[in-house]
Amino acid sequence: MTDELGPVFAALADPTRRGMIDTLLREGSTSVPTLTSALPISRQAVAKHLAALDHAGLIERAPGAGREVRYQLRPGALGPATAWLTEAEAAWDDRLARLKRAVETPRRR
Amino acid sequence: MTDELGPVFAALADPTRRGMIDTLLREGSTSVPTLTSALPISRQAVAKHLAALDHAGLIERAPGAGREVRYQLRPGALGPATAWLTEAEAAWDDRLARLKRAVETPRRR
DNA sequence: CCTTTCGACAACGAATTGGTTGTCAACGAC
DNA sequence: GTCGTTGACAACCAATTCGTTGTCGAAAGG
Repeated sequence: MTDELGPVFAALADPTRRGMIDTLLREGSTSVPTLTSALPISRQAVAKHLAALDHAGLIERAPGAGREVRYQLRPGALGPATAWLTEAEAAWDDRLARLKRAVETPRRR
Repeated sequence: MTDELGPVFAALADPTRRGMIDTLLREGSTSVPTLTSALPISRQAVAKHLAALDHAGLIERAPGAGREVRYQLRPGALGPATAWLTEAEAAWDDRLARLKRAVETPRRR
């Protein structure tokens, strides 16, 4: 089991990168210069964040106009992380429900 | 908007901590010595991981037998993270579906 | 042609992370 | 009582992270 969830959660841990994903969801695709003009960080820092998202498999590069490189979301990339989370949450609630039921069950006499 | 998702995703990024959550889901509650005997890391390292999970709000301390401190899952703590992920995934797929539809729609003539 | 812009790479610094060892007081077990 | 265990703290170390600046070549744009 190679850890594929780790990089995804690590990428999602940074608010700047979650913001980038948000703009990707709104705009569809973006580029380093566009993000740089909208963020208070340097062009190189933006490129690093995009590299982190790429490394996590969340986005992919696409050829743009001229020499510009555009980035877009990679379909289905969020699947494993969502699956783990929802599964854990289900087991979580299930355990709590069972505990609650056990407490409320009148003791046998 | 204080970043509450960040610590949660950061806590989930570490496979050791995800493993701890798994055992919590199986066992219901655990303690530092128990985890230490099941993991190849030191008692102090285990305590640090539990502190990270606690800081993220995922687990809580509970009094145990004697001087032992037990840890258990905190109900609903996974909610915000799951909400963000599923919401993002929904918008993701929605965007892809719209794109696909736009491509397949015959051009008006 | 000249200047700007973009992408890529490197180096650096401060902070954080994930692990270690060591020490200590307090509590249980015997 | 004594000994082993537990929790809490600190110091330390190596690696990583998130930001910076600097440099460079190549491609647009005037």
